[in-house]
Amino acid sequence: MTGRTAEGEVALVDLGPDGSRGAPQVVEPSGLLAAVAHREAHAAELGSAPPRWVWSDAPAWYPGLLASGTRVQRCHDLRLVHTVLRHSQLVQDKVAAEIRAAEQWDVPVHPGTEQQSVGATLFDMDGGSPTRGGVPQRIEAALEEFDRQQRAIDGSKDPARLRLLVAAESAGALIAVELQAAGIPWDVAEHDRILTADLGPRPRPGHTPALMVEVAAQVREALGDPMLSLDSPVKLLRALHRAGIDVRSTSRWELAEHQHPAIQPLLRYKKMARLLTANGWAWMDEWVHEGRYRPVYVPGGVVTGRWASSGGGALQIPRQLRPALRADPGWRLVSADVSQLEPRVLAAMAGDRAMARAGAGTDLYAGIVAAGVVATRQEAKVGVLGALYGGTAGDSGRIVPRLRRTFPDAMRLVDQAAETGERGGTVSTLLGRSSPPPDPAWTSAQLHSHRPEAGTAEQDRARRSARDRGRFTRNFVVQGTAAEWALSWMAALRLALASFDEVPLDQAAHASGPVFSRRAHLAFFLHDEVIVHAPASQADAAARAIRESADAAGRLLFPGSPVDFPLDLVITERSSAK
DNA sequence: ACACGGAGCGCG
DNA sequence: AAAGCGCGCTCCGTGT
Repeated sequence: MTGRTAEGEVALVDLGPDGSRGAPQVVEPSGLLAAVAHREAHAAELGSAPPRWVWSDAPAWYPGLLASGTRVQRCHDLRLVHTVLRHSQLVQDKVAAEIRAAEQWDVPVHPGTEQQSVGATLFDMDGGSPTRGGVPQRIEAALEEFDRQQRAIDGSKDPARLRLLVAAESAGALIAVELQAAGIPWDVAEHDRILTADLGPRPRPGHTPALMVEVAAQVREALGDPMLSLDSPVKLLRALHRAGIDVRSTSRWELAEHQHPAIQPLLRYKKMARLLTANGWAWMDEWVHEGRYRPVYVPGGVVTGRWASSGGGALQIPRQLRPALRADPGWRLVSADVSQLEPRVLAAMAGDRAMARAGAGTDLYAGIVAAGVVATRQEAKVGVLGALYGGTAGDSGRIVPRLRRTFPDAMRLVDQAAETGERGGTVSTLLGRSSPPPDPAWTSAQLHSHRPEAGTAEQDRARRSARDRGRFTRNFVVQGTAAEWALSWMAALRLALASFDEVPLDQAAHASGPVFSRRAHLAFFLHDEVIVHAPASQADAAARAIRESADAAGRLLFPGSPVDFPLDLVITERSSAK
């Protein structure tokens, strides 16, 4: 853990090798790095379970350790765990109230994380405590919170599940820091080639790339408006109307339905503008250094438990730029993504035998077609997405009832989650992460709409917002449990990779910067996809580890379930767009 | 000068 | 009308 007391000490709590409670050993500041390194090495030598370090939060402490070459195998992240426990319905009321009362730990996203540079160490923070946005800095406060959390978990309705969640969430905290430190191997020359091919050569600062200028001129010509600003939706919409194109918005899907000489160049311009502003040369200059793109990952950044990211849009890298992801010389990218993770998670959670059978191949949607529910894969996909998201209109509204007959257990699970949400209730993932309670304004609007004097407009609005919330809770249980599966997958994979031998120094992964790793390591994560950067000699072993970890995650979360989690896995030098 | 919401689009 | 979930980022336009 954590920060400085008034006297200026820094301390870390070592939970003990078996993860059980014992007297926590508080590590003194002067020996912090040495103590962590020593305990970790000691456990490795003995082959015993590694210690679990308890700290305020990983981004405050781990980058410094990592920069000094010290890795931590396990931790308990007080801040992340606090967030889980303060909402979890598994926690008994009395302790939950205590947790909720400790508001100083309720810091949703770590402010300052963006500024956390990889090279910063624990000891750089002169002049008092690190400014870690409100997370308590005193060791006593951390020990108290740790004690509360342990009591909340031990006395909960399902300690075993909550412990899994806490371990997975904390492992995610370590992985996020390690991913940032490792960075994504990024080939700026390839990135520049893609930009140049699509936009024209890099323009002088403040100028528009040549191809964009050309295409914009085509649009203005076709619309007969030589001064039109294409970047203002309002002005563009007016110009479209003047040209007789009857659209309600300027969005791509709607434009595509019209025939007019302006449409094709406009769609092309939008695509170009997006690439330039979101991932153009400016992005490259800001985010890629020494051959690595280092985004900030935010574990638990989404209410469902998914990760968010901050800085550079790590989770939104366009597939168009995937070829810029390139392994170091002599290294490989081992990329794997799970086929239809969310529906599989639903099938396993619900114990839906028929849906498990449909997913027995590698393509669950094909399995649904084979089961005779729908005629085409596209229909299967639209139907399943409608089931997960609460679709009622169009094709999905037509197909979902059929899925309800064929997969009654799976559909009952999501339908009940939706119903609970509509009533203002709380739903939980498999491991016990619970949805936030409704906004007080939401609740009061629902109550008011039931008064006899409520108008129909008020009733409609209330019903609509009830259904909105129902769709949220419907999706919450699946998206959140899928996130738990993915964390378990990565946690297992991370430990497996850590046991790989180191390759000789001259083969290490370092791009043009400092050596980061001498063995296969995680380099990217995106909800249901991982990329491992591995020495060529370890690529096959890494691929096996990825598959074995996926199997392990399935067994851990769904023991005895027939549902499997097949991967699409490729070993390449350069990531390719799908 | 800055904050903020909406539009639009990238990802799953 | 992108039908139906969750995000981040950039831009514009408005409000202060």
